[in-house]
Amino acid sequence: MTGQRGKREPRGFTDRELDIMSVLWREGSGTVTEVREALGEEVGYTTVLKMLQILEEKGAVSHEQEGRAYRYFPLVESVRAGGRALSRIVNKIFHGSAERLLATLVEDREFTAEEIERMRSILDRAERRGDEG
Amino acid sequence: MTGQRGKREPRGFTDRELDIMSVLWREGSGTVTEVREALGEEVGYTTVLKMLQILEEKGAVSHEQEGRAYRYFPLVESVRAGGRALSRIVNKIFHGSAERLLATLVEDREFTAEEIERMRSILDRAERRGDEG
DNA sequence: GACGGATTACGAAGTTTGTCGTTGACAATC
DNA sequence: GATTGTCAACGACAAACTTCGTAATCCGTC
Repeated sequence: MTGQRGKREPRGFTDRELDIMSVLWREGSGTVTEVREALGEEVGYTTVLKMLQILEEKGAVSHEQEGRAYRYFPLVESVRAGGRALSRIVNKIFHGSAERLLATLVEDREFTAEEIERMRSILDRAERRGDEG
Repeated sequence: MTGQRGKREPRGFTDRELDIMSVLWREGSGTVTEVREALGEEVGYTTVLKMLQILEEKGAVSHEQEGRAYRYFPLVESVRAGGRALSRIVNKIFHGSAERLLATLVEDREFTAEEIERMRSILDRAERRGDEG
């Protein structure tokens, strides 16, 4: 028995995959050419196409014919992908502590007073939700 | 010219690598056997060893002799790895909005009042820091 | 000193990612 | 209708990840 690691759990997106998903989430959809342009044309056309085909195999996107080209749509919602990625980070890096994650998040960034206020509101909502539930 | 993708940017840890780094961060250090036990012995001894050797090649861990075995230490700090992973997620998934990340984070989780309070304190500190700096 | 257990070293192999060239299809244009 | 341009399909291929077998080494014990 050599070297087969069997079917792996569906994983998060790799860097390049995430580049492409990011475009589709932001724009809502995209043809190969559109996605490629959004990436600054730093990768070849066939590379983008291939990645989209791989993502389609994995069930992350689908496509429709549009004229002669395909238009690709994200099937996985960004929020769900984000939630999974965050879970992974909380568990593996911050030992399950969302507080520590938040501390690291705000450490590296500057926020306006308004942003901080909105983030407080998010915590307020979470608190009320906890009271009721 | 076929198929060379050149040197890629140093990336975050893959899943299995992260499993192993997670153990080292939590425990502070570990021998191959210790890491393997911490992972529930679901992977072979030589697999864990190999991953540690790869991580050492990448500069993520180092080792010291301890009796007949090697003891591995993390060189990359968890907070720094976490910061990089969070940046990636904020930019690629939440379109640069830390607020949306926070919203998703608290959406999926239950928090005690104390946890929420401590998270507010983290925001307070960030706010004061912004006032001064 | 031979044996057994633990450990590292070496390297093979399967899979996925990421890169792209080439080909073939098809449409618009000349 | 030949040329040109756009596009998907196919396949090649290097690099990385992940798995682990096997060999070599070392240390204690009998």
